[in-house]
Amino acid sequence: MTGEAGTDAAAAGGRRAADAIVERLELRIVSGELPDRTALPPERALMAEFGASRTVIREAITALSSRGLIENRPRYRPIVRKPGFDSALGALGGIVGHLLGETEGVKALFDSRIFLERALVREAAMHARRADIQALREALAANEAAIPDSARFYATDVAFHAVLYEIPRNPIMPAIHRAYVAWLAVHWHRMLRSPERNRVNYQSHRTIFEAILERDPDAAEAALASHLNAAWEYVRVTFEPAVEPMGVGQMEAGQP
Amino acid sequence: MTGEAGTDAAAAGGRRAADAIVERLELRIVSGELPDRTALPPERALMAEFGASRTVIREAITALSSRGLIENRPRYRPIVRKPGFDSALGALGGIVGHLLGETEGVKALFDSRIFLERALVREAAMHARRADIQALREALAANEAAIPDSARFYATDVAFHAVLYEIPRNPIMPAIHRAYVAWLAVHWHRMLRSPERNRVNYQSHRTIFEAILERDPDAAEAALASHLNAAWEYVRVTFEPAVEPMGVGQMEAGQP
DNA sequence: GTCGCAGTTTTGATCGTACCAAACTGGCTG
DNA sequence: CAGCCAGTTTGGTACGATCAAAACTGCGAC
Repeated sequence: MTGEAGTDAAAAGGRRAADAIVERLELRIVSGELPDRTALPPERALMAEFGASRTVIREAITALSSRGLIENRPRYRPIVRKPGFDSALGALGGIVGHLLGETEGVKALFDSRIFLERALVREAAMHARRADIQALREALAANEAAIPDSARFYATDVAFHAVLYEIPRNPIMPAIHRAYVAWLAVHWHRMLRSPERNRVNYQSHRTIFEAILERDPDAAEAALASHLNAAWEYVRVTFEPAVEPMGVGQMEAGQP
Repeated sequence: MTGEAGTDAAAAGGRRAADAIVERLELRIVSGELPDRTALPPERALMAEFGASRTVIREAITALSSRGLIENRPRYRPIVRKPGFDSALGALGGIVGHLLGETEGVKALFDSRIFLERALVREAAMHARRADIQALREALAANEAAIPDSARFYATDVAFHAVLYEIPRNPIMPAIHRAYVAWLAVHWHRMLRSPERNRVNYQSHRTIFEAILERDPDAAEAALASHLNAAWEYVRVTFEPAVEPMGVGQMEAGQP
């Protein structure tokens, strides 16, 4: 069993003993033999069951853990967790995190978000249902009410954008949104914020909403692009430690 | 996001000894002390260096590996690999793979691709440069030439779509495409293929290309949606083991 | 009966050692 | 210099032991 195509992320070239264990445990989990939320058998039991040493069992468990199939808190029994898109994208965020601090990967990531949301508002303008419109309206109202309170504004800002991700009725979209938000949340405390900036952002949201109401995809897309491109300026500074944007005063980028 | 947004794949609650090693090695890698492409020190050396047992060192190494920071082929020294969006999305694919076989996560994933590519062709129709158009033209020609050879057709099909992902000039986009392709590649051997089907797909590509040429985003988007929605029918069957689509004969979904 | 607490058992985390096989190294030979 | 071979390095796996925290048990108090 030397030459094999590893299923692992970092394309492995061979097959270790643990891989077989991983595979068998995988099967048990997806087959429902090990239901979600239940604890894995003790390591020593697995060891007897698979006829492998604990070394291998542990390796298999950590592998499963890193693949998101089990949750492995330090001193507790591993918990079976069927992965959703959330956990998958969460792992992605963890990895992407490394290439953020250095390259312009940050910009690329933010641009990808702009690109996606442009498509989302276009979709919304064309296919939003009554319930979606209502949800947007409510999110917008909450957003307006929260202008004086930057923390609450941030939350309602996130919520407003979240509605956009709900509209395609694809569970991946909200998961992507949560991944973006989780990423930005790390840097939020470094972003400048102020009621004035909140008001600007609220107005942007309002413009987007109205374009959606009027079923005007182009206007919606343009408004969103403008909104997020402006937000980028406030995100960028959090990644450029040396730069002190003196002219900006104390403002905020509430750009979820 | 119910209670907590764990940064890790499987939100850890505590801290094991290996975590510290992981962190320190991470630092060495991102700081450039361990340059890209170089091999990690031997396990025994790390063991002495960090004052930990090999068990812990190995656990740290597998953790790094699963996070994409090092490449860990079975009997070789681990290689430092600063992660790109490729490795990140590759890991994502590994995790997502689990929720494919069972739920309609497959459909959701494919739909997300349609959604993204719709935006991509729209972008192409609006902002493609001369070089992009030329690349599309060449990819299309190669695609046409490969119609009789299904394997080669598949490759050129992938290449054609790849050009679309290049146009936004965002490194994330091609990475996403490669992730999609890697995912579909697993099931390609089960897809029905035939020169007739190839011809149909080629015609779809041609229609998309012409719409881009004419700078008609709506037409391009519509053509692409039609193309991929049709392709979905051929992808779907590979996920429904019991169904034997008798009427379809031997055809192929070359839907990269 | 239920609740709380101390003692016991289970079990994950870590360590050390050992052995094997594959990869690597360096020198020897033609 | 190419190619082969033995020695060394190094990763993969195994076994056993120890420790501390979690889980469990049983007893007594209210």
